[in-house]
This record gives sequence, structure tokens and C-alpha cells, in this order.
Amino acid sequence: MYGRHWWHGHLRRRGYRVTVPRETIIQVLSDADKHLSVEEIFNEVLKLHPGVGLTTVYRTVELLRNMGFVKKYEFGDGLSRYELEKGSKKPHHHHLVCTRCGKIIDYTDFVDEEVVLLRKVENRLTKKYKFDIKNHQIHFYGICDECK
Amino acid sequence: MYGRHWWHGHLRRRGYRVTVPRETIIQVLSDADKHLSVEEIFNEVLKLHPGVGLTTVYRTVELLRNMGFVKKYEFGDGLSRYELEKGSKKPHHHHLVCTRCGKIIDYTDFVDEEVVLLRKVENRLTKKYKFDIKNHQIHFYGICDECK
DNA sequence: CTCCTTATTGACAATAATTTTCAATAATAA
DNA sequence: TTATTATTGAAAATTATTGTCAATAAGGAG
Repeated sequence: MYGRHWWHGHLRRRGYRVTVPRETIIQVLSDADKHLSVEEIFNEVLKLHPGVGLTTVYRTVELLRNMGFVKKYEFGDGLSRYELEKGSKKPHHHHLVCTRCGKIIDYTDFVDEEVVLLRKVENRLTKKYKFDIKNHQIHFYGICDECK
Repeated sequence: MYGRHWWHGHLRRRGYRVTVPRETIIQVLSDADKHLSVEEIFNEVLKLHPGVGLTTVYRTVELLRNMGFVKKYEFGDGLSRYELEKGSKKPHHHHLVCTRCGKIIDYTDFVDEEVVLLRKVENRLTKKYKFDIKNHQIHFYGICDECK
């Protein structure tokens, strides 16, 4: 979890200004222990700084994504979810999605093995398709314990 | 690629009626060689049977998904895409998504190795989280050849 | 510290995908 | 053939996201 300075530096270095909404949104994402929807981020931000607009949350989250600091997920319920990629509390993980109730479990079990394989695949895909691969996602879909 | 009878049986067995829109949509999905957005399906359906409504495409595609015959993908551009899971021309594959232009490449290279590993992981996750896993997705995100 | 430039913001309007509503239609069982 | 009722199409409603634009405030220059 990186501090204010770190973020300040990265923003400024790219010519972006450091603003209260941006700092607040980064803080909310840093404190979160899971991927948040825009509305969830917005609600948390309001607790810290009422007055920040929803539009700004959309814009900031997209900015952070373009900067490569935030990952965007879509699990199929129509909401986009965001999560810090760098400076996050959470280690790298993959997802288990319940297609009935929408529950999402982040699992870290076996991720190491997965990642080893994925890197190999990644290298080969990079060559074959001349794709510059930045990251990956694995989702398992199914029915959770409570839903069955 | 399964025929009319097969689909007819599956629909009827679950108490659903076999209708012209449903048959047409299934046919479009069967003939497709890639995942289609609802609008793409709709356009193809119209060529075969003008008069079918967009709403019906949404409903049918969702029905097929609940029945487990169709996979839904979201690649991050705000559109849902659908693809036959059973009875499709296409073999099992995973995806390479360009985050700049949105291009999606389906790759089948190395999928066998991936699937072997995923099955192992799947079994263990099933035990640990008591999740009934139905399927999985792997997405690699990056920049495609033309975009860099 | 103060002024100036301009990136950023918030409120609101606009868009776009999807869902809901509901009367009309058509698939199946009797 | 008729009755039942799932399904449909059209239009309205909803919901997430994006665009517009005047007001604000961050940060460099003086």
C-alpha cells in the first residue's frame, strides 16, 4: 500500500494535478479489501468528502486504469468493478463467480501454479499474435454453496 | 452442432415452448463462428425472420444461458456477447483482448495445457468453497499488434 | 503571497444497453 | 377445434455510463 507521496509523484510526473477527489478515491481504493463498483466507491468517497461528484469517480477510475494502476472487472451483472493493482492490500488473485446470486469469491489458492502456467502461455501468445500482454484474469463460474 | 430435434427436446423437456424466434436465434448462434453481441444476433435473425423483436433476443439468449447452453462474455466495452457452449462449431478457446481498440482474438493454442491445470484447480476450489463450478474463462489483456 | 493559466470539477443533460410492462399472439394439451 | 397460458413485439422505463459547460481550484510564474 503506497502512500500519498507515491501517488502524488506518479500523477504529477504525467502532468496530472493532485486534487482532493483524486486523493480521496485513491484512498478508498487503497482501503478496500475487494473490487468496488463505481457506486460503492462513490458512497465511500462521500463519507470522507461530501460534494465529490459521481462523474468524477467515473473519470478518476478510468484515469487510474489508463495509468495502469487500477484493474477493471466485469463479472456479468452489468456493473464494472475496480480494484487497485499496484499498492493494493490484496495479493494477486482470481475469481469464483456465482451465476445465481452474483457472489464473487476471490481466491488465492493455487494462484501461483496458475500464474506459472499463464506466464508460459503468455510468452507464446505474445510471439504468435504479437500482442503486448499486460495482465490476465481467470474466472470460474458456477453455483455457490448457499444457492444450491 | 446439434440439430433441431436436439434443441426441441431440451426446450420441451424443461417445459419451454419451441417457437420461431427461439429456433432462429439458436440457428444464428450455431452458424456463428464467434461470440456475438445481442445486436449482432438481432441483425442476423432479422435476415431470416423479419419481425422478431430485439427484446426477444435478449430474453432468449438469457434463457439459453440459464439452461447452460450459452456462454456470456463481457470484455469491458459495455457489450455482452454470447456464444453457444454446446453444439458449437468452435472448440474450447480463451481470449486475448486489446485494451486500446477492443479487438478480441480467440486462441486455441495451449488451451489443452491450460484446461488440464484448470481442472485440477477447479476440483480443489470445488471442495474448498463448495462451489459447483460450471465453466471458466481466461482473458489476457494487452495491446494488439496494430495498436502499438 | 498573488495572479494567471488551464486542468479539473460538479451538476445536469444525453446516450446506450438492458429490463419491464402489457395486450396480442401462437404453441401445446385436451 | 378449443382452451390455456407461455411467449411475443412494441413501447415505456430503468440503469450505467458519457458528454457538455460554466465554475472552481491546482500549481507555475512573477
